[in-house]
Amino acid sequence: MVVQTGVRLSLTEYAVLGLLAREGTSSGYDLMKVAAGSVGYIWSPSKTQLYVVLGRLVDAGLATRRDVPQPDRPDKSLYRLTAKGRQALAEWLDDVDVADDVERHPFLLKLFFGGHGAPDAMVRQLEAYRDSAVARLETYREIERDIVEHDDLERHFGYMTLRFGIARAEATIAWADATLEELAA
Amino acid sequence: MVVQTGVRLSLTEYAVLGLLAREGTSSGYDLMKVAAGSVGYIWSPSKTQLYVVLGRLVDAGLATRRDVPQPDRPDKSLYRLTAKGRQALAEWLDDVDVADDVERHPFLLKLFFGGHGAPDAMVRQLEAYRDSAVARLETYREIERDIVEHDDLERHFGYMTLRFGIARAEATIAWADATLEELAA
DNA sequence: TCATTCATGTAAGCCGTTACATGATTGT
DNA sequence: ACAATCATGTAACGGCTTACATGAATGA
Repeated sequence: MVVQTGVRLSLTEYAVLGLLAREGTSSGYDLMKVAAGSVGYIWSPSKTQLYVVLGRLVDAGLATRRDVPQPDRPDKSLYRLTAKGRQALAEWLDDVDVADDVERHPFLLKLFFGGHGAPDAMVRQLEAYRDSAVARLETYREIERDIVEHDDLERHFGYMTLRFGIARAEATIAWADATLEELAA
Repeated sequence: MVVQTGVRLSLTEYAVLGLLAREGTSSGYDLMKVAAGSVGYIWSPSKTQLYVVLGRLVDAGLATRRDVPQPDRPDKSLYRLTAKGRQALAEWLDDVDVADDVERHPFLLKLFFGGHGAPDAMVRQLEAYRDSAVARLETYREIERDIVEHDDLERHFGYMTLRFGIARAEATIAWADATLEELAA
């Protein structure tokens, strides 16, 4: 049973809670780099927004800030979760909200209205989309190799997430190939 | 060759251009209903935003507005594309922008940070996600039946788009099943 | 009698982005 | 000599959402 804090946050705020949870203590600057190298393919904020969010988390009592003066380099602020912050994160992870997501996707929208464009426009569009999916899949495969080699795979949520991306990418490529074939006929 | 109008619009603006292109003439109110019954699963705006966008399209010379007074019902405005509007749409459909999309998805983010929640939280999360994918797939299948029965399938872009959704939904369900099995072990 | 359809909007606000600013230190 | 790293922010704006408002006509 998770105790209710009743806090409602934006996606980015929860993401930062999550990152802080695994990092323990970190500066905004470092969080950006950590994010780029891990959740980056699911979620990546602008640094501006990250700093804003960190400030809000402190204001809401979900994190603490400790300023660290540095002689050589610019001063920095270190953040860490409070008990309340860890609770808010757990609450979010526990909360099942079945918001059926609208696939808000420019490419799909283009395809849908494809009939109003040049006859071959959608072929080029599909090829480009297919190519980017292939490239993405390759990147995922590389990350996968790394995980399988170095990590423990038991309940490895990062790996599960990655395999979601892989499954989707493969499905996308297969669909694009079939659709291109159909357009070529 | 598509002549350049040089216009850059938001996704919603292009979507409205697309809808107007197929409708010919329509009020904002009617566009909302048309959208809900067609592109709804890819893109659905709030009515507020729709009205704002329509106004902007007129200001930009991409559509025209004609006010129609009605005795019984509230007056309405009818919109239709200008040549420039049709051109801007074609231009957009022609333009291949390879913005590799970040899968900005709450569920994935939760899964990624799953280790910081209750041990069984992700099981419930996955089940709910799987269920919603199954429900979505069923809806798609119904739409598909309708299309196959009543429409011409030659270069049917709406159908292609739908099959994308179907392919993704199926991949999602398969992945969720596998992942749930892994968590149960 | 009460909800729904028709039809359009205003006001307020959230989330997020890009552009710009600062300024020492380290690497090429 | 020039770029990149470190480190944090301000300002301005864009896109979108929710809540609220209006008011006659029709159907359960």
